[in-house]
Amino acid sequence: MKRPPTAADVAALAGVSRSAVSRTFTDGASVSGETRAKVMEAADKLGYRVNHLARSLNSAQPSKLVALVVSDMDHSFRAVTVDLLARGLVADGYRPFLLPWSEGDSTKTVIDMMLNYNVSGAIVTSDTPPAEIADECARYGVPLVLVNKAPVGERTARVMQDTDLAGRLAAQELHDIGCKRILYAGQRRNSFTIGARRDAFLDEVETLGMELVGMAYGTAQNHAGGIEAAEDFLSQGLEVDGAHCANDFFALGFIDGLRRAGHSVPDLMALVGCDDINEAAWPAYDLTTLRQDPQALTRACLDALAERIAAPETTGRLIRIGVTPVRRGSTRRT
Amino acid sequence: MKRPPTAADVAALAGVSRSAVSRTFTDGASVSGETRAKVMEAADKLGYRVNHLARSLNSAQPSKLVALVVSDMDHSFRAVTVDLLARGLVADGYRPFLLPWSEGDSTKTVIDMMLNYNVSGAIVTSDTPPAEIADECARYGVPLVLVNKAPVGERTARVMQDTDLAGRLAAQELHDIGCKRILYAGQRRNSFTIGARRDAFLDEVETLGMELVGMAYGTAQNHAGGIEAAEDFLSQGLEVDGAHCANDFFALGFIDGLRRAGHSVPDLMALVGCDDINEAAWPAYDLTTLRQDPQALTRACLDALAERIAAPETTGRLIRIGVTPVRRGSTRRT
DNA sequence: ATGAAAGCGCTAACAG
DNA sequence: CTGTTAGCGCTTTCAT
Repeated sequence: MKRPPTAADVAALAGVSRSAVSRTFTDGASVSGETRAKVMEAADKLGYRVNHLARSLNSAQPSKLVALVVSDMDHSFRAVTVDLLARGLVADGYRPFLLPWSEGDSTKTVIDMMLNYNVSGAIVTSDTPPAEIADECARYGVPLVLVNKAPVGERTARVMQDTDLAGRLAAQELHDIGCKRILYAGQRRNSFTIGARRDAFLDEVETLGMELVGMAYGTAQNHAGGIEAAEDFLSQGLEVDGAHCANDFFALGFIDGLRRAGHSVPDLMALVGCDDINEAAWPAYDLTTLRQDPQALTRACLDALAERIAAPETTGRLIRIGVTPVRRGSTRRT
Repeated sequence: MKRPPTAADVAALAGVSRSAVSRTFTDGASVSGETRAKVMEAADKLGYRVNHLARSLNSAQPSKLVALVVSDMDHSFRAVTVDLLARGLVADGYRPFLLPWSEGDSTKTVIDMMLNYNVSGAIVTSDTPPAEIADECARYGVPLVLVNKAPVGERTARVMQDTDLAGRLAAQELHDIGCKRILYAGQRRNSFTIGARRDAFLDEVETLGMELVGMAYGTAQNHAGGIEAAEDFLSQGLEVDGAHCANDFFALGFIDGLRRAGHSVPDLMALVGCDDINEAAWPAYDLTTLRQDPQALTRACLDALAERIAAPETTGRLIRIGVTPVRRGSTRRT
């Protein structure tokens, strides 16, 4: 196993200078067609590739590395988002660096990695927001995009769901089919996006003249949490005809929890989730929900990142991603 | 926004040489406690971090970058695996580079990225195997680990499910509850792991004296494919009492497809999936399946990678990951 | 244990 | 358009 060929090797074989080689592989540099051809041939023969690590050492050229800080990858909506983000970054010429982070992890590791490899930017998408990460990024001037997270600092861009719209749409969907007595089900611990959506929902419920009959809680905003919330709801002996759940996973668990007790949706109550994960469309659930387009989310992140990188000193924008109702069986009039 | 501090800045502030700074941050270098203290203080004050890009330029130190080539991230089992792999790599001191690849993409992009950043290794986990990637890696001496893929070249390590065991266990689960007339349902197009599992299953069905009554097909090995297979099955008018599906997602779709036609599992037939994705345990499905431990898979990958990196010239191992049956409602005697 | 000096592979500013 | 020269930030001999 020999070490990879360098520009010098190529230059020697092609009978030109190192610079000629460098220029051949630099966009918009001036090389004659003849030299270029000679270089390309030699490069091809040797299997030469530009070493981007060395290239980015020249402070002019930025590193092209972008950190993708992610938690809760088991959440399929998150997985889809990460996949799209990675593809988008690659398409834009960046190299995504996957930095998993979960509650309890030291933020130091993540920060060190970003700084050690002087990334040209970072996208942070995790529910439980380690504010320190954002703080450090700001401190070291790393362009930062936060997804569905509370604002941190002046110069970070944020991309988030239009939670106000989503909350109100959820209420309207229920109102449209004649619901009057409403339940909200979610996780007990407050979460930024979900909390904002809940507040908008509750507000709109009142505005539309429906009655908020109660709340039901689960531990986490996942399937298990939904089951807990169903049990919580049933134990309260409330009478409701419509409900909104924190997100789709939670809603599916809620349905399963009700089902386990012999009830069914929409017979017992109409139900609206949020996100439109793949599973929501499965016949076993057929859940009405609010679609948040992962493509749009991704696009917004990439645009915001590009903007941050281009003008790191400016104040970061907040981009809101719209949602559209997807009507399915869980809100079908019976 | 000033450029990040360099070792020279730290050296100047601490009143020592650059080398002293370098040594302070190099494991196992000889520095006096006093110098180290001075350096650390200065570094801290300046917010200095070693630039790993520059470090790895010194060919002695390898780059620590590892490519994670992934397709089908929407598949939640894959997402979990990727998450674990990324965490494992980080824990082992590597930096995972996320390279999404999907059918139809040019392999050149992926290969270029790996080579441009001279990664110290790569883990490829995607169903549809771009053999070229493996070939190029071999050509350039990049240590490679393939997950659930056909062998490519002598020097690549492979980690895969013990498909023979899995196929036989699936058959045994059905046999144990008294099934006699068996159906296999999967995607039409052959896939490496799934095909091997199917063959073992069919073989064991025969060995155990059960009868293979028929096959049902769907386009892809996902939920939609399962629904198609259910329709395919129903249209054939077969009578069966037990079935095995290509994987869990497919099995859930199969259940939904049957359900849509008014049938239910296990009343119509007992059903065994494979993987044990989270959704398999949801009450709406309660699917008996074969658990493939993502932790074990991850561990094996990391070990294999370490081995590859340490001894790139040796012949790659094949590590088989065992499976364990998880019995749930879909194979409950009725 | 420490500093000086060389060099990793590359690009860019400079002459020609 | 081309070659020469000087660095990017770091580690590593080599003397001391």
